[in-house]
Amino acid sequence: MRKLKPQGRDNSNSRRGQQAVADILNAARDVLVEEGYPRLTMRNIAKRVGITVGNLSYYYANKRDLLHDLLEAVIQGYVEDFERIIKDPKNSPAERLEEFVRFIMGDLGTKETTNFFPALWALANHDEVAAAEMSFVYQIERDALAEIIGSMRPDLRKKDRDILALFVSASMEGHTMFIGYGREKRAVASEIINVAVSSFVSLIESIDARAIRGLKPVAKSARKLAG
Amino acid sequence: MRKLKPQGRDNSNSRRGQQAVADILNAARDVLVEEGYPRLTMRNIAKRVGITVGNLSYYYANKRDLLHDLLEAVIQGYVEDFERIIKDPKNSPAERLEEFVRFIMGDLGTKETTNFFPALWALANHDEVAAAEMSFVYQIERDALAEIIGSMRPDLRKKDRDILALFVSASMEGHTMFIGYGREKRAVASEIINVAVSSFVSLIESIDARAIRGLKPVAKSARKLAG
Amino acid sequence: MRKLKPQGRDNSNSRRGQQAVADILNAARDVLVEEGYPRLTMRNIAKRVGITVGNLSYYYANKRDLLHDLLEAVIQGYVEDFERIIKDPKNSPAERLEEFVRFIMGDLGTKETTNFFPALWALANHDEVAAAEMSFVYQIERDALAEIIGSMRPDLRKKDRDILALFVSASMEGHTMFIGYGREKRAVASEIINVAVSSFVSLIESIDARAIRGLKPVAKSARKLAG
Amino acid sequence: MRKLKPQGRDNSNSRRGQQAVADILNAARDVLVEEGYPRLTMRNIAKRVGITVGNLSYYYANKRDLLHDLLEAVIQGYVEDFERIIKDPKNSPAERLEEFVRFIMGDLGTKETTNFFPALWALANHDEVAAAEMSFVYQIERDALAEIIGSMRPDLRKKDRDILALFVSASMEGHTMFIGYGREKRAVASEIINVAVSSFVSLIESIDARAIRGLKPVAKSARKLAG
DNA sequence: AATGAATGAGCGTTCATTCAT
DNA sequence: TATGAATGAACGCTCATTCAT
Repeated sequence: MRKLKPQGRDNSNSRRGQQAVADILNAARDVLVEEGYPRLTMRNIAKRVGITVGNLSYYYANKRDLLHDLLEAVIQGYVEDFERIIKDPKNSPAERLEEFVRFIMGDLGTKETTNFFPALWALANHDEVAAAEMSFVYQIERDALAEIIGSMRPDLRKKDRDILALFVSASMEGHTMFIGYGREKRAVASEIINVAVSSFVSLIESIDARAIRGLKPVAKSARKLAG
Repeated sequence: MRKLKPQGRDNSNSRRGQQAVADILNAARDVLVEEGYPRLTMRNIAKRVGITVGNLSYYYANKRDLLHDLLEAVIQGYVEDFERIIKDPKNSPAERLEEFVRFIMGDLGTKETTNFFPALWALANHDEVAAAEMSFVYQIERDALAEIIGSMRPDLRKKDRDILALFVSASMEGHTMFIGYGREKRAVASEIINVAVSSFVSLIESIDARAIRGLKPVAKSARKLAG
Repeated sequence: MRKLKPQGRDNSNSRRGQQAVADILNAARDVLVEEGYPRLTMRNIAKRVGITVGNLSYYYANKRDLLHDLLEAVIQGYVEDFERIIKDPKNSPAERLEEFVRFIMGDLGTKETTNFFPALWALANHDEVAAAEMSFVYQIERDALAEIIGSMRPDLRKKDRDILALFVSASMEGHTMFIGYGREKRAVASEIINVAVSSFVSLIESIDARAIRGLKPVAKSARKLAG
Repeated sequence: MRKLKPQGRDNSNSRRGQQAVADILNAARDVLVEEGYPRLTMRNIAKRVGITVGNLSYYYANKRDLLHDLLEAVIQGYVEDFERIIKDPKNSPAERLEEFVRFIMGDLGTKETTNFFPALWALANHDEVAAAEMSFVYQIERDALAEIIGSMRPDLRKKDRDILALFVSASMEGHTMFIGYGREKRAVASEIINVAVSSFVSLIESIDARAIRGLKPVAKSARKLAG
């Protein structure tokens, strides 16, 4: 996970204030990552920054705003990563897909990412601010994937490319809690990523658009072949 | 998501006690699902059951134990589902894989599953009880998958089958927060599940064991084929 | 000021709870009377009762409700006083008026009344609950006065009787902060009450209905008479 | 209510400082009038002036001093009004009394007066500064009234004139919360003021000094007359 | 004169937990 | 079994005040 880039609030003009806001968001992220959302309290954040609650609420008058800026800052970091990868010229679209998958699934092994995203998902289920931020970052991720997929399969319709992007994105994210930092299957992360790359590249290269709409039974035909 | 089957604790001898514990766990699950973990308070649970906090603490002296039983009960429901599917005789292994995938990814569209599992993942990051329960249920899921994979690809080593099972399992779970109940991409759940079935069946049927270990570059060879 | 008669809430069934609520309201009234509204905090009330804040909010989940019950209980005491006086058979209506005035203006010398009502008036300007309670108690007071006035002056229309009742009531209340408990002019309270009785009785007995509507200039005619 | 005339403090030498203090006191009065004393915070005042809390505390190092100046400034406005009315030459003393009553009870219908004075009365019960200011303004009011009463009734002793002045003053003030700005009985303010003028003029003109000392029973004689 | 920053206390409220009945 | 009552800590937030710049 990357450094936070706070958007600022009104304190943006003062150097001390900017630094304080950055410190607060960093501390908040650390609390969220290390102790979990239920412990993300104003007091815990203030303690980690080394200021008083009173002073914390000078910068953030309420927790809602702080959470909003925290999620925004964290997510902005990923968005910038995606943009960099997309702009990176690569020989083949498949290579770009591979790099993208390796980047996402590699990053998911960092402590911050491993802990941040499940918290975001849970939060998004009951918090509109979190839901909006989550929606935003994954839309960017899918846009990047859809662009790569489009260059690999110009024959596919936009809607199909979007579905494939969604499938690849969601599948990658699902590995967070298994091969993430300190997680049970962290040891096989490398193999899992290999499988992922292989599976996704193969899927994109060879899927028949009819299969997306369920017009091309897979398992049953496989049965016949096997029989 | 299925009815909860509380394991009981010491109240297992009394019929009334069993019912009360079941009511409590159902209420607790509802609170968790509908309001989120931070709102899963003893008071909220008691209110939903229609008893007092004092009486709730007769059944559960502390929140830890209640949470433990709640997770256990919810998870036991899934374990029973997996067992039923595995025992179900099917013509082909691929069909069984398809059914398994369709079951998991279909269930993930229910309100309870959509909300319960992200909460469990987030919780597991900072709570050992949750981590243990999560570990347990996914081990069962992977065991089921590994068994099916083994019947599809007897040539693969156990370790490779386990990795493939992990990949399929994690990939499926990752769709919870995207095509789950009320989620942004719920509308394309059907297409996504088609893609998943197609992708997983194809992956299992055709993956080369060397690819798992990274000995068979995918994207680069793909480039050559494409070129 | 009289003993508080709390209406109860849900705790009305339990003897301990009833006593606790009564203790709370008494303590709250004492805080309001002795320290003023800005110091009427949950902590101050709890301290005076000898319980913890946590326990206080077991009886009153929020301050709003507590304030409502406090005002209601205090005001109910006065309402009962008014009713008793009205029912009290007296030889002449004028005697009843005198008794009423002496009761109100006598009570206004008690510490509780002297401090409670200005607080209520100030509160009513920005708090709807207080405004409603204030409106209620003075309506009762005016009803009592209007009834007496009606028996003294059956020739007056209801609207005129109501206006006279309002004038007498408001005039009496205005003395609270001057001849009330410990106030600057407390020493002449007795003389002031004599003047009040004399003035009100004389007013009711001799006012011309036209004067109420401004059709009978007072000062100017007085000038002529004086001239 | 009239414009505030701040007495200055040490900032009196600087024109900008004078203006700033005036702005602060005006803002403070507005907060007190519109939001009530509990909301009369340094922050609210500063916000209304458009300065920071830090700067506010340059002009007023503590809230006590600010409150003192606020009350003083507001009250000085009334004192000047009283003086103007007294100096105003009128044909008859009764006319002067009528004008005084109409002025006071007319002013009491302005938003500022309606809200300011109940706040002052409540405050005076627990704040010596407020008590002193309140004492001061009403002494002026009573002095004015006593002077008029003296010219109407040269036969009365000073003590009796003072008591009558107190009665008239207190009675008038008592109408604030009933016929004041936006209050329940505002609609009959005009009739109430007519009654007040009629009642006060009649009282002053005809009261027997013995009645003040309770030597001339009013209601009982009335009974006889009625009987 | 004016700001931004900071403190420490206190606010109303909620929490898990305990316990006598 | 079940309730009502109670605690003490923590929650998000606001407050008057201080102070370096």
